[in-house]
Amino acid sequence: MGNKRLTVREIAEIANVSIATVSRVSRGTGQVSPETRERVLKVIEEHGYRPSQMGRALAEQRHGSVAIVFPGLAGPYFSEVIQGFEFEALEAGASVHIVGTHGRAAADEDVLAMSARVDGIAVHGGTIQEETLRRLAAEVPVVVLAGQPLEGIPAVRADNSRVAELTRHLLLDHGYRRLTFVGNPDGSPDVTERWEAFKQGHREARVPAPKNPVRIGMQQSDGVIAAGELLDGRRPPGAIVCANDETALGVLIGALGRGLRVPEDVAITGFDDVAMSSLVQPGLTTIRQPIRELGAVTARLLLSGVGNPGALMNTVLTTELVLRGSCGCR
Amino acid sequence: MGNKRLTVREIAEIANVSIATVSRVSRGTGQVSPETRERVLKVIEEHGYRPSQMGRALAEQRHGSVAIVFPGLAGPYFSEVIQGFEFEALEAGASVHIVGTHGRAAADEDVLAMSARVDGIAVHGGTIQEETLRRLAAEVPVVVLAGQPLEGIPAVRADNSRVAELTRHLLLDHGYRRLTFVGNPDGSPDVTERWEAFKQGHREARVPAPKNPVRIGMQQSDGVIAAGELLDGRRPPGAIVCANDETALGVLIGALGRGLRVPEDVAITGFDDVAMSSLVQPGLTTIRQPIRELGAVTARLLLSGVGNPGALMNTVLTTELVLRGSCGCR
DNA sequence: TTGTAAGCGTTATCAA
DNA sequence: TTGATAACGCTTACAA
Repeated sequence: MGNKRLTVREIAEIANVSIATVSRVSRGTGQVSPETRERVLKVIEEHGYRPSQMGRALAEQRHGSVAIVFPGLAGPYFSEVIQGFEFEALEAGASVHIVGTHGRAAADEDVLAMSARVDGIAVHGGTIQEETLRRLAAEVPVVVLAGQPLEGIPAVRADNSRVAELTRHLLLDHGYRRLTFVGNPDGSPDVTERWEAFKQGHREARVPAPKNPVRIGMQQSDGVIAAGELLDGRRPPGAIVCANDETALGVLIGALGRGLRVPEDVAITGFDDVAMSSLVQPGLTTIRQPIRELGAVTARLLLSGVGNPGALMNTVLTTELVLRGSCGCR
Repeated sequence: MGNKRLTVREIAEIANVSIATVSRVSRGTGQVSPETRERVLKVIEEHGYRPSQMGRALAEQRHGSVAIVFPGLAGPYFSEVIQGFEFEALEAGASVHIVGTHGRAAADEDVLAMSARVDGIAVHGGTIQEETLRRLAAEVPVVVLAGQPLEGIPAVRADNSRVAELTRHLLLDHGYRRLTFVGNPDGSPDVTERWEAFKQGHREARVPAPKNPVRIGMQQSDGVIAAGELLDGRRPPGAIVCANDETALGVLIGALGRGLRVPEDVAITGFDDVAMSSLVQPGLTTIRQPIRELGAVTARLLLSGVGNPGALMNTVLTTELVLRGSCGCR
């Protein structure tokens, strides 16, 4: 392994041409006579020559790779965002660095350091501080994913306000009282907006909203734990509005595990519409956002040049209310 | 954004020293007088100078990054492997490329192309063909993660044979008959070994093993679907041994959703011991493998030089049977 | 202790 | 159509 790689110069020597010609042939640019091209191509083939990425990067002044930064990587949401992002990036010939900060103390530093190795960075909302984001944007093109645009930094996100519609549905169509919101508004812009929309929905329905959300993480296991706190108490809520499907599924599992009936004993809703949500019994009522598309649009924006005049600054993808059994429908 | 970056030469000029001195100061090598260091450091600080990764890579002849290749990224298993891997890599100053092949047709090509941009690649079992793996190893150091070592390519994996112990536990301690294995042995080396161990356990217990496994994917949603096929039939199995916790949790959710009791109506076991497994009702009996450690060990091996004499070729991490309620214990 | 200069492997501009 | 040759930004002998 690691057989010393051949360089342009060596290939040139073997093929009896100049390095310029080798370069032209290998990248298919410029004019080369058919015979020469043939000869060089053969040598390239025979020796399995691949131009060095390092040399190329330096000459072209571009890394040929982009990064996407997340708070964590667990769960189907992130996986799908990445799929959309990765697909577009590879399409454009750029490789992808994925960074999960996982609450690391040096996260902001790490992301800043990453700016020296890529042509652009997509940052998921709720991962690094605003100040860091600003400094980052001074170094490389940046796009915010699932967050607010900020001083020349464009954002791509989903329409979280639809949670208001969901909330009205629970309050008015089903007549539930005592709704609880599960999720940490300080954790990410998405959750902030969903919590706001939850309160907005209450206002529109003229029902007083709860003062505080139940602050937990975004994973299934967090939902299970929350279910314990919410459902073992004396006055469980009529409906639980979760910040995402993962936690909603956790709450659902917790509820079923306690022998409770959903939605008779408690209604549960989520956000995302991941695969599991249509498979569980009862099906999870949720808000569908185009997760893959979110990643894809972000990648395209990042790769098409962020500073461009006329570039989109605030792309909001539409969402859709999906009614299933867990809210009481059907 | 994208303010033209300063180069060593410019910093050198401003600080009134040579580029060599700037380099020495910025990387902290060689001898520099305190005053000079001070002065240069100040200029570096003031102008926010960061050495170009491209220039550095070319000069040092190393990319300063490694890659890890997975079939997919969904689920807590991958997330934790990555955390272990990423932590070690960052510790060593290398950034991490994560590649999810997601069943892409061009996956093998993509991985091969990646070899031009990194100093080493860790490949999870079941992602690319053996032939591709061999060609890859001819280009860069390679470590197989959760798979068999192959002609000079070292592997890091967990002891899957413990599934035999679990199987005996179900057959002999609990007296279940008609066990079913859920998972696709052709999908990954891990599952191959677990399926083999499942049959081995039957042999040791002198109970005939089922001829075929129920071939499904490794995600929770796959488990839910499998639950439908398995539990709606006329003769549901006494116990379902799943290839991993995710599918086991899916089966469990499917069973509970059908109003079945676990383990009374059907026992369920998994593999991994992810967070959810200890939280569900009943707790999931499973085999714990040190997932994070798996990623960390792989990274260390990759970064410490794979071809070295005396390098470990086959690291097998121990696993542990964890008995909870879903098998009938307690 | 500091500086000069030779790479590192490409791409791309001119000439020929 | 080809070939010299100058960048690209850094590290690192070797000299001073």
